[in-house]
This record gives sequence, structure tokens and C-alpha cells, in this order.
Amino acid sequence: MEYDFRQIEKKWHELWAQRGTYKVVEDPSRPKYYVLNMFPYPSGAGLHVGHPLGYIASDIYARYKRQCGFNVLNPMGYDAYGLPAEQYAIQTGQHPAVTTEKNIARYREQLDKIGFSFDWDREVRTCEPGYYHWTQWAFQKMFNSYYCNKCQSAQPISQLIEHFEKQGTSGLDVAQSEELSFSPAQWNAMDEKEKSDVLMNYRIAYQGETMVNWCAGLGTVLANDEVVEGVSVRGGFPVEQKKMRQWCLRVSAYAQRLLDGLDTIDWSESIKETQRNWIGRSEGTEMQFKVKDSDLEFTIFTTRADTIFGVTFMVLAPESELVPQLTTAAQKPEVDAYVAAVKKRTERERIADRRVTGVFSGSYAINPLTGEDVPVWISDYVLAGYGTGAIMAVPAHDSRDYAFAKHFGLEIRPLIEGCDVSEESFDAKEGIMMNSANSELNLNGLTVKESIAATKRYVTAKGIGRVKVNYRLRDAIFSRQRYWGEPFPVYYRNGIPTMLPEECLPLQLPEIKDYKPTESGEPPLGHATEWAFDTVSKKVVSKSLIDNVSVFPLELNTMPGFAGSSAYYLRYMDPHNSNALVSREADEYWKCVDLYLGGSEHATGHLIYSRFWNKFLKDLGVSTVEEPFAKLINQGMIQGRSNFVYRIKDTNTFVSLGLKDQYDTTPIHVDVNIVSGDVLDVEAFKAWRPEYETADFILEDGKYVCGWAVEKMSKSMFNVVNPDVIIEKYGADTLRMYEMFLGPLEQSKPWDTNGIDGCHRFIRKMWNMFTDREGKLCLSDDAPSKDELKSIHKLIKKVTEDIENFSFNTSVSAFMICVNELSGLKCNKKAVLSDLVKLIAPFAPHIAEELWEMTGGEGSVCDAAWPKFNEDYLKEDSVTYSISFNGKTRFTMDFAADMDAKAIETDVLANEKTQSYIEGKTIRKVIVVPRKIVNIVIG
RNA sequence: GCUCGAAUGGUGGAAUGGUAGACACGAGGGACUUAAAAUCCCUUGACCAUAACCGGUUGUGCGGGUUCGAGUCCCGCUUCGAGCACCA
Repeated sequence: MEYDFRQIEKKWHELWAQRGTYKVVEDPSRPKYYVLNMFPYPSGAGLHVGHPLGYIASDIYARYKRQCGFNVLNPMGYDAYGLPAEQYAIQTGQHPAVTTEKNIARYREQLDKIGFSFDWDREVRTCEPGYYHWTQWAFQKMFNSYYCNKCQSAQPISQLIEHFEKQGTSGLDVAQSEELSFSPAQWNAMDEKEKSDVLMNYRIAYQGETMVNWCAGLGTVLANDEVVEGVSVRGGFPVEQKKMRQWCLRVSAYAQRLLDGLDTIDWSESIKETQRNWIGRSEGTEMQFKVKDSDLEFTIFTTRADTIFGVTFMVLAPESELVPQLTTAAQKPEVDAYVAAVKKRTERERIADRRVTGVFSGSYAINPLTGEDVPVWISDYVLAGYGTGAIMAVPAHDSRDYAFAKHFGLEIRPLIEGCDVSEESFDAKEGIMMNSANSELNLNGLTVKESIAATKRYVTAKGIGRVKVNYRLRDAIFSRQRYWGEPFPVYYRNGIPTMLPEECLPLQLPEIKDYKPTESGEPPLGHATEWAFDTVSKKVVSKSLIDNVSVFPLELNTMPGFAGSSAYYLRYMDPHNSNALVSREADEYWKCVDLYLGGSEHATGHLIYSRFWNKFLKDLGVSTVEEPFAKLINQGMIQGRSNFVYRIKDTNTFVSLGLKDQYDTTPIHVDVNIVSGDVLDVEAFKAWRPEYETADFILEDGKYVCGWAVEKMSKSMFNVVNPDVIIEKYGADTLRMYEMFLGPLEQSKPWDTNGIDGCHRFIRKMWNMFTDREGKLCLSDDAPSKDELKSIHKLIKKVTEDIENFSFNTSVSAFMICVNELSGLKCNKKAVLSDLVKLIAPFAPHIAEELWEMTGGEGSVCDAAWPKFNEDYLKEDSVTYSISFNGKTRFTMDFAADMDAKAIETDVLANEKTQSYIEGKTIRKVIVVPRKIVNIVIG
């Protein structure tokens, strides 16, 4: 009887839910394994076939680990805050919570059909108060912490205050926005507001005036990874630089730990490299330059201290605070005009147009090694935000300085023997130095490497500079001018940002009637009426009660998307705990995510923030491990495969692919759901759009063949494939097998249903091995034959290895081979087939569960012990060797499996056929490749 | 520009330095069937040879190298993809 996947899959979905098959509890008697997928943002479009790829892979691994005896945590939840719901709210007035809820329901319905082993009791949603309580809590902890460089850890801010009271800033080694200097007396004399401002310089969550990516189109600030080429990733609106007071997280304090941690985790080299790049550690030297005829001094950063004798000018970033100080009266109009022009240029324009621009400040700096005067210029090729915002320019050995010097006719002084700088700079860090000596320091004759070290030593000893490590990693901007995000648990006491008492958490998002920014330009929360904090009753009250004595205004910004996604993996460990983010026991049991699956597009966003957040929580003693994700796999994207029909110009006649070149045609996207194997369902096409109702077709071989192309899966290309449709036609098991069969997990590939029949046939074939025509079980208790055992143990070995290597596509092939072999052998042995059921269970859980029940298996197949591989069954009595001469195989010989190489060699050489091939030629070499080949080199 | 990654039949893709193209799709042929569906069997990189069989040559983007032996290792390119991009 046909395998009725619809009825059987439905049956098991119900039974699994009823029996709580996938419920997980901490069990110290068993080893744990934590599998996690990056949780999805529930968009209105629902799931397409690309989304479940990673979920299926991790589900297979989770089920496999469970069968191996691990207590497996495999949770799922929703990253529920996001811009689309908010924009939908602005357009329709529909509350984002309502749309989000609806979308989640739809996601859940789709996910349930695929048969995942998620423990839904542990579901989290970032937008629920019970969840964002802990997002707000972590923020408050960051506000109340500073980062101590000496102990490489976050510490309570109270310790820092104590330090200020006793020593001021002396002896301070902490992460800070800028270097401050004050005495204990000065600190103690400060008023509350001044102290608050000073502490902001050190807090891990702090408010700072920062240049932000302001997106007027979205009315909000965006993180760097939300901006690509000067436009917003969402919506594609232009983004400009604007200075704003924003909440920030001092991610930069953790730069070194974020970098070091990469060496301890099992992630792909490419994503680690991306993160290293993003962190951008650079070891160099900071040097002071005195300004001529002035008391002023400024600091530059360089990685090429060795080139100091080649400095012919200095450059300041236009935004640098030094610009007004160093500009002479004569140059002021020109400098002001330049700075103003630079400010007007958006990021986008600066990328598009990279002309050399700049202006002379009028001042000269004194090269501390040569005593020469060097002109100070201002140019936007120097960035204010990196290093000190000022550089020493060595045009001979830096291509940017070179371009600048050429453009403005400045001196270019080569320092490396034999280099030619007439056409371009010599940037390579190699060669022998020249022109580099003063009375105390002589670099001439040294290599670049030696001179860097020598200069560092000299500069440090002379007190004109110091060794410095810089990071490109910037602090994360943590404010968003949006409604649909976590509110900050912060109120403003006469301008001083103050944390809500911990017992007032969570601070719930207020209801508002309009989701747009207010007329006065405040964020949407400006519309909220109940949005003030009463410090006496400790309640949120109406704004009308604000008296700035006991009732104060609340913060109007909300947190960005990455706030809620930074520690969700901890919450899954203990999702219902209302006293803590995660209990000590749960945390110590689950520790960290053992296997994390998700797209590589989060390399510089979520995966950095989350690691940062976890490190902070570890300093706090909440998380037990330094790195939250021990192993990371980036599944590839599934692209769309679009189909085209070809309309003959100015007609309603469509011509099949093979004949289209005979006409003048326009390709038109056609819905892939009415195309099967690139053949168009003509009737469905006519019904698809009213304008095609009267369409005519020129067919080939009676069929209309469509063209195709690989494009992004999107509605506008009509290439979105909904997993529900596939499941309805083939069943979830086939979908699961096929998604794995498509190709290597980490590779991007187009969705193409052309091969899905093969997987479906496989499922049916397997079903038919167990059942007769009436659908009744027909298994025998007889002992399996040697061939049957060999076949199944080959499979056990292959599938076990493949799962461990995440090579699921080849294990699907292995299943097909095994089932072909066993059905060829007419195998109906229970001993063999029950192993097959256990092996297929992670891949195709529905059919496995049904067969497991039919064969009288105990409990659920997901708890059936993974079959043990026995090598003895694969052993052969004899092995066939190919006999080759100079690499060309001529004939074969059989030998006993345990025969040693020397004996084989002797036998082969004694053989008559061998002799006839050698025939008088000399034998140069004989190579015996175990179990494969004997190659005889003659000549 | 820099840093990674990739390139194998008509297609998706297999191959610890050891018989390249497993497995699957598609295509062609056949069996069963009144017919269709389903199922099963055979052929299927290219080229040459042959009545047929046996066979031969060539073949993993291009050019070199190491090796008895290279899709795999090394050097130099080409093309495509991804990330970073004035980071001093």
C-alpha cells in the first residue's frame, strides 16, 4: 500500500505534542548538548523553503545526539522586535504587537509541519516583558559598571568613584572615551551633574555625543552594519553623519578579549577572519609633535615609526578639535570653507568621489627627530574616529600620503634603498633603510622591522611617544528613535540619566496612538501620555505629573534590534525564571551553546554583540563561560530559481524556450508554482493573470518549456516557494531529506524541485521494504545474511561520520544506496531494518516513528539508541587488486584480505600476465597500495 | 586595492594523493499494463573504433612543477562569489 504521509505525519505531530516527546529537563546524570539556531524575525511573508534549511540540519544533529545518549536542548523562539512591524504600524495603525503575534502564529504553524524536535515550552519572544526584563536588567548592570584594563574585567562603578575620591584619575587604567585628568579634590568639588558627566566617560553603557548614521527616511539612527554604501539596508534611504547624544555600549573595551576568544572556538576561518578584520587590532606608536612658535602639542598614531625621517607634512582630520587651534588667521577663511564643505558631504558621496582634497592650516609642526618644520594640512582622508585623528605623512611609503603630496606638490623623501617613488609610493614593509639618522638614532642599514623596533625604543626612552595598540572596533550605538523596541529603564532627574530601581523592571512599553516621530522631532515614545516616573510610588505615571522633584520624564529612545538577541541563548536555559536571567544551576548545566547554526550575514553584528554581552555577563558572574557559541556553522542561503516565459513582442503569444530565438521576444517572470520541471502548466498560466486568459502558445514537443535563472528569493520574481506546498505534495520527510540532499550545508544554492522526486521515491521505497501490498508489516525474525549486515553496517559507519561532519547531503545518498542494496537482496530481516529505522530517524522522523511503532519498538524512536558500528561485518575474505604498469591498469588479481604487501608483490611479479607485460623491460619500482592497486613501474 | 572561498557531465553534486563522475535528477531504450499512473531493468562525460563483442584516446577553469600516481599538494594566471575598504 502507498505510504500515506499526510495521515501519518499528522498523527505523529499530534502524538508528539500530546506525549511531550521533545520536552527537555536538566538531568545531571546525562551529558548535555545544546543545539541552537539563530532565532527568526517573524516577517509577514511567512517562511519560504530557505528558512528551514538550518533548522533541519540542526534538528538532525540534535536528534542524532539524543539517540547517542545526550540530553539535548534544542529550543526555538522569535526575535520579535523589528522595523517591518513598526513601518506596517505607521501605515495601517495596527499595533506592532498584533502583527507580530499574527506572524508568529503563522511561523509556528509552518514550523510544526516540518516535524522539528523543538521544546516549545522554552520558547522565548524578545518583545515579551518577561523576556525584556532581562535585557533592561543587563543594560542597567552595564550602566553601573566600568572596565578595568588591569584585571581585564568589568567592575562596579562604585569602585571607580571610590578611586576618584581618594586618588582622582592618577593610577587609572580603565577603558574610557577620552583621557581625563583631575585630582581627588577636583572630583569631590564637582556637583552631581558634573560627576554624572565624568562617569559617562567610563561606564560600559554610557551616553555620548557621537557621530551617528542618521537616516531621515526611517527617522532613526542606524548601526554601521545597518548601512551599506551610504544607504540603509532596510528601505535603501540615504544616511548622513550627524552628531547626537546617544546611548552607547563600550564594546571597544572588550576588543582584545573578543579577538583572543576567536582562537578558542570552532568557527569557520572566514567568519573569524571577518571578525578579526572588524576588530582591527593594530600595534603602533603614538608620538607627540610640538607646534612651531606655540605651546601646543599634538599626538599622532603610526604603525610605521621607522619612517619618521621621511615625514614631509602632517594631516589632521577636518573634525579634529585641533583644527581651530592650529589654523592661522590668514588661513582661517579657507579652512572654514573646507571644513564646512566636508561636513556637507554624505558618506555616500565620499565613497563615490574619492578625489584628493585638503587645505593648509598655516601652522608647522616640529619633527621631534630631525627638528625640521613640517606643514600641517587638513584633509578628509584622515578619519577623526581612528587613532588620534592626526597623522604624520610619509608620502614615499604610503600611497594615500603619496597621492596627497603629488596633488599639492609636497616633498616626497624615499627612505628605503633602491625604491623608486617617481610613479608610486613604496608601501611594502621590506628593504634596507637610508636617509634615516640623527645624532642619536641611526636607522640606516637596518631592515624595516628592525627600525620599527629601534624607533619605538628610542621614542619611548626620550619620552616623546609610547607604544600603543589601536582597535578599529567602535562602541555600539544603543539608541533607536523607534517605538517597537525595548524601552530604556531610565528617567532624567534634572538632566541626569538615572536608572529605575531594579524592582521596577520590566519597564513596559507604553501604548501610543501614533507610531511616527512627534512634530517636535522626538522619538515615537514622545506621544506616550503615561510616560513619567514617580520616585515615591515607584510607578510609571502620567507626564502631566512631572514636577522634577519626585516625578521625572522617562527616556524616549528604545533599544536596537541586537539588544534582545544578545543573550537569548541564556534565557532558553531557564525561560520561565522570574528572579534571574538564568538560574545558577541551569547555567552550570547547559554552560554554552555547543552547536550554533545561522547565516554568515551576522558575522559583524549579532555575533560580535552577543559575544560582548556574554563576556560582560561572565564578568558579572552570570554566564559561566567566556565564549557563548563553541561551534558555529553558517548554512548557505537558498536562492530562488526563477522561471521565464517568452512573449513575442506586441502580441499575446508565448513561445517555448527552444524556439524563442526565431522570434523577437520579451522574457517575463512566471510564478514558479505553476511550472514543473521547467514545463509550464499552460492552463494554470491562463488562469494566473487576467491578461493571459487569451494567451496563445507555440509549443515544442507539445510542451511549453520555460527559461530559468538564479535570483534572490523574492515575491517580485515570483520564485518564492512555500514549504507548505512541498509538504502537501511530498510530505515533511521528503522536504527534510531533499533540503539536505541539495548540496553541502554551508554552500549557497538555488532551490530547484527538479530532483525532489528522487527523495520521495526513496521514502516510498523504504516504506515498501517493511510492508506488503495491504500495508501490513512483513518482517522476518531470521538472522540477517552476511550481505545484509555488510550493507547496513556500511551505512552505520557512513551516516555516523557524515552527521559528525555535517555532511548531510552525502548521508542522504548513503541511505539511498543502502535501501537499493537491501531491496535488491529482498531483505526483510527485522534485525537489519530496525537499525535502518534508527538511522533514518533524525532525517525522516515521521516515517521512522511510524515504522518504529509498527515493529514494536519501545517508546519514541528519538530515544532509540544509535546503532553501533561493527567493523567485522565489512571485512572481506579476498580483495581485488588492480595491476597497473606505469599507472595504466591492465588486469586484476584477487588476494586474501590479510595478505601482506610483500607477499602480494611477490605473487604479482611471479604471475604470467605480469611477465608478459614486463617482457624484457626492467622493473624500476613496485608500489602496493593497500586493498587497491599494485603499480609496477617499468621502462 | 587587500583578505578569504570556489571552479568537476545536460543539471545538483561524490571522491583520507590511489580505477574521476558515487548518489540523484533529466534524457534515451525496454519490461509489466487494454491504457495511464506507479514500479522494475538497461544505457547515459566526450571522442575514436566495431556488424557485434573485446577495445583505444582524451577528460576535473588555464600554464608549469613535485610524485610511480594529482580533481586533491606546490608555484604562476583566468573567471566567479563573499567580506573589508581611505584604519595611517
